[in-house]
Amino acid sequence: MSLEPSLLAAVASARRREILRLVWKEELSAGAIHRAMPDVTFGAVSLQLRSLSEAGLLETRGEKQFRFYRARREALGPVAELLERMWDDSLWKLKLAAELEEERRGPRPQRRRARNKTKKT
Amino acid sequence: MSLEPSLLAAVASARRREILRLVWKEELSAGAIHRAMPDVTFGAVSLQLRSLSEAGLLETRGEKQFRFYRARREALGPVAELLERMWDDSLWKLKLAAELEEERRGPRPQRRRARNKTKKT
DNA sequence: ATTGTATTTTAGTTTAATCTAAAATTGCGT
DNA sequence: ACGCAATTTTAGATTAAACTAAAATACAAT
Repeated sequence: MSLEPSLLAAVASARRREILRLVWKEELSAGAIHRAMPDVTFGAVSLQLRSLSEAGLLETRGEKQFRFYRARREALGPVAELLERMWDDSLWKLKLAAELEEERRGPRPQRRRARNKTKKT
Repeated sequence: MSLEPSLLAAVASARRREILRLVWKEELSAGAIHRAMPDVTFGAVSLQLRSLSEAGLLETRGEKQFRFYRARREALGPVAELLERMWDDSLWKLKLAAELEEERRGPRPQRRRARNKTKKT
């Protein structure tokens, strides 16, 4: 089908843009990406990684039990330059921070638990 | 040129892109826009017109009892070219299609295995 | 085979977006 | 003033997106 809408949808999300920024110039493991976004669970990050991958915006490399992700800048076409401009613009950083804060506004207090600990009996 | 997240959000919606395309080169009244989108109500169109206006992407002119809208292409910055390419340039689609095809040669996602245990009653 | 770690996926919940239908507004003409 | 046409707005319903917690999977080492 058509790729363009999925591309714009992928980039319209602040969370996905943050992931793209993290893996823009270096590959990172899923765990490392999650460690940089401590306000969401590992599962949520993994779902966004899947969205981005299905939009063709990430390349993946598996090594040992890790999976490394990196942005496919060429797949973003002119949007790549747009994102770089957004990230370089300091005014933009402020607005993005405000937007993320806004997105965090509604959800319940973040009781961040140790993730996915298998329960010992 | 300030590129705000709201701009990307505005453009991520197929419905709003449709409106933008309608008023890209000529101004149209709200009613005329709605007539070109018979699958939604007038109210829904009006709400999207407001979203686009609040994102700074439309200019408005009132004449008689009509309100005419036109895209503010300069407010879209590089996104304007992106949209024009999406609408007009078949090369854009071909290029992205080629990239999709190339990606098919990479590691394919593994087939999901049905592993839900059947629930006994 | 079992354990341990990293990651993905599922199922259900919550949040935000978008729609419809109807009421309210605005402006024009009589 | 009144009625009419165009448009906006409100309130509620529906839909889609994003999140959480837990379970499932994958892979390496033992």
